[in-house]
Amino acid sequence: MSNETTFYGVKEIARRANVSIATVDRVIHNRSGVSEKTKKKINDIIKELDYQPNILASRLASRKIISLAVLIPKVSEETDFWESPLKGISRAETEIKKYGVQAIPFFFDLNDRNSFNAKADLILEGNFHGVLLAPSFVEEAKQFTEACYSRKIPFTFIDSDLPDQHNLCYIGPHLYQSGYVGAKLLTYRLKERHKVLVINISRATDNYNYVQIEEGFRSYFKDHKLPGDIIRVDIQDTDNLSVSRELTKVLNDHEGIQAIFVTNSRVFAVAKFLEKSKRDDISLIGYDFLKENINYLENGLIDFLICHKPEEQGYRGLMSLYETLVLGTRIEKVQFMPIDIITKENQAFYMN
Amino acid sequence: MSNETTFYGVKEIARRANVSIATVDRVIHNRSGVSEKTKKKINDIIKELDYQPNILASRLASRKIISLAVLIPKVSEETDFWESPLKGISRAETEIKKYGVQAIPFFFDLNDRNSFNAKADLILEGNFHGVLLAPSFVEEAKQFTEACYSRKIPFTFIDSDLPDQHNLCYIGPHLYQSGYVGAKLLTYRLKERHKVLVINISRATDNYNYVQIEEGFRSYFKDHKLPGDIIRVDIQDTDNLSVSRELTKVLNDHEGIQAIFVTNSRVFAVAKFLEKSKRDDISLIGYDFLKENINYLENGLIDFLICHKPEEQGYRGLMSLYETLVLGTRIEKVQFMPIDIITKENQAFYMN
DNA sequence: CTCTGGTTCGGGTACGTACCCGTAAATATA
DNA sequence: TATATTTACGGGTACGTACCCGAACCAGAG
Repeated sequence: MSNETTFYGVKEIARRANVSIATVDRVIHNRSGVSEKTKKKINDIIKELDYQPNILASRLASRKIISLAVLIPKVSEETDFWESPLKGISRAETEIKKYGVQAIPFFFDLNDRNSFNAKADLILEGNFHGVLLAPSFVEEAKQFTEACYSRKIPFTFIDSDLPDQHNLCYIGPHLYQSGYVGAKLLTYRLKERHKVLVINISRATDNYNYVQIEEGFRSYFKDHKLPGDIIRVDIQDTDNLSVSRELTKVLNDHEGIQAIFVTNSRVFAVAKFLEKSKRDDISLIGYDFLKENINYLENGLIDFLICHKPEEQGYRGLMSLYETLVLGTRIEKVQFMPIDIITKENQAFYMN
Repeated sequence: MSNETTFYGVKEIARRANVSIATVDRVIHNRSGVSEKTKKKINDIIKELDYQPNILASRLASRKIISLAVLIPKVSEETDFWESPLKGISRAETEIKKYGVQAIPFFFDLNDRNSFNAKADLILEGNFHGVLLAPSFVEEAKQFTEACYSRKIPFTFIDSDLPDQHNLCYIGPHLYQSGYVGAKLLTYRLKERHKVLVINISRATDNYNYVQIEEGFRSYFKDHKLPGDIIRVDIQDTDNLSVSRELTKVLNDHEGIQAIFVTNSRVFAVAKFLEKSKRDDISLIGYDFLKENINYLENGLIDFLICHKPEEQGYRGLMSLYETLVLGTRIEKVQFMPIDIITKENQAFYMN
């Protein structure tokens, strides 16, 4: 701490190179109008002095505003999960607004691929300096980010990753391992043979997220050679009635189910069903720190929630663009969020 | 997001008040030399415009360096827990160094109250603008912080709290609830009557932290009316041999112990003992994300670790002083850290 | 030779705030 | 009334960088 190094500025560079400040400035921002010779001379001095621009002065002098676009699902009745990332994004924005950065949100419908495309086109027209997006629709997102790449607009993924793209970074969970943790918790107190149920409640059953999670979940059983059955159910209609109907059926068909794992935040729907049908003998685990889920955690119907810090994802996502565009910092390309375990007892202190 | 509000500066205030910028400046920093009348006029305008000073310009123009003192235990052979807060503090420092803030660390010995006093005196002589400290010794810390208070030096507590002091804020765990969570995890798969062991490994057995944790731990059993025994052992000598001797004795005296709860980070010492004596039938829970603990988590001897984000504590602690002294932000007086649950499966992604 | 156009560069002002220095007015002191 | 002291305020410069505006210079065309 407090290593006393003197900071040199453009003035010193100009002095040493026998040129004006303006010329140094031109080199730093590689604008035109500088001969190769002086350019080299100045660059050498910059390296020698390990010049670090003063962001304060830089942002103060530059009156231009940096605009960042945010492309995420809208908060629907279906799930208010996306409230959290948005909150984090807002927090980041207020923090960097004073440096002349603004963020413009674009919301798409998770049940409508076209809405994604429409908003993406709007962003491309908008001449933004950077983009933060949730690549929920794989093909559409790839197309969009390729357009960004060719326009040299940096972009960051949150919530789920698209490997091998030209993204600045990915900030989100390691989904496979998250499912793995879910399996561990689910089986932690199951003694002999188990009989567990995996439920996917979503219109889009082919969603990349769920596939990854379930893979991790099943791997745990394989790795630990746990004997027993894993039953699997897809529920495409997300209303309470449909969920109730499907669950009744499944629990009738398969007797002796001891535990249920829900692959997303709609675990509260299952909790509601278990509450009504008075099945408090079944352990229940699901995702995300939503109010409804917390309620069922409180009254014991949900045993554990797993959460990946959605607010932090939004915050960091926007900051990653700020750090790149304004500060010029190097960013870690993959930043996995922790796989947080939430129980009735520690939920009051959770940081989303 | 992006609510377009025009920012007004001192210049505009000066214009409206029919005074010079210098006078406005005097009012803002309530320096002397302004008549009550103009002072009021300017203050009214400041309120009306909801004036927010431009930190960039402010820190740029002010060449004075703000010095913060950090008073925490030194990293000893006994425990390298304090590495993490220090890391967080360093991270915060590099982040705010560009705004002319520096942090000077002072380390005391957890086994020597006098070393705390000595360093505290050094800090008082040093004319610092703010102090971040871990009040490990209650009486000594009270005396020190009172001196800070009378000198109007703001100070923040981390790791443990001293209620009713004039501290800026406390950033750390809710110890009672943390013990409560420990009990939950410990008993989660114990079916019938339990027989559990609580171990406190530390020279200072009267430490405020441990007392609080144990209280929470025991409350869980009371609240859930769990039948069974809680055995308690104090181990004052922290070397492996002593730990081994004490544990052998206790496990002989009390047969059928199913689980052990260690109230601090020295749980690895217990794990080592269990490993040697091949007692993998006993569940083990303890504190903190230390390398040694993680190793035992990996090979299954430790079931859960509880952790309170020590690095984050250090980071936030220093930032709280920065936010107060530089930004003039209001700070939450009590900021509880989450009670994180770490297992073999999610440890790779934990954020300390 | 002059004229044009491009290249290369420096002077100077601005960003919003901090603070030194000087001065006019008000008040106290002789 | 003359002088000293205090009070209240304004002018102006500096912080480090961005960028506009023009100037000097050079090459080639006429």
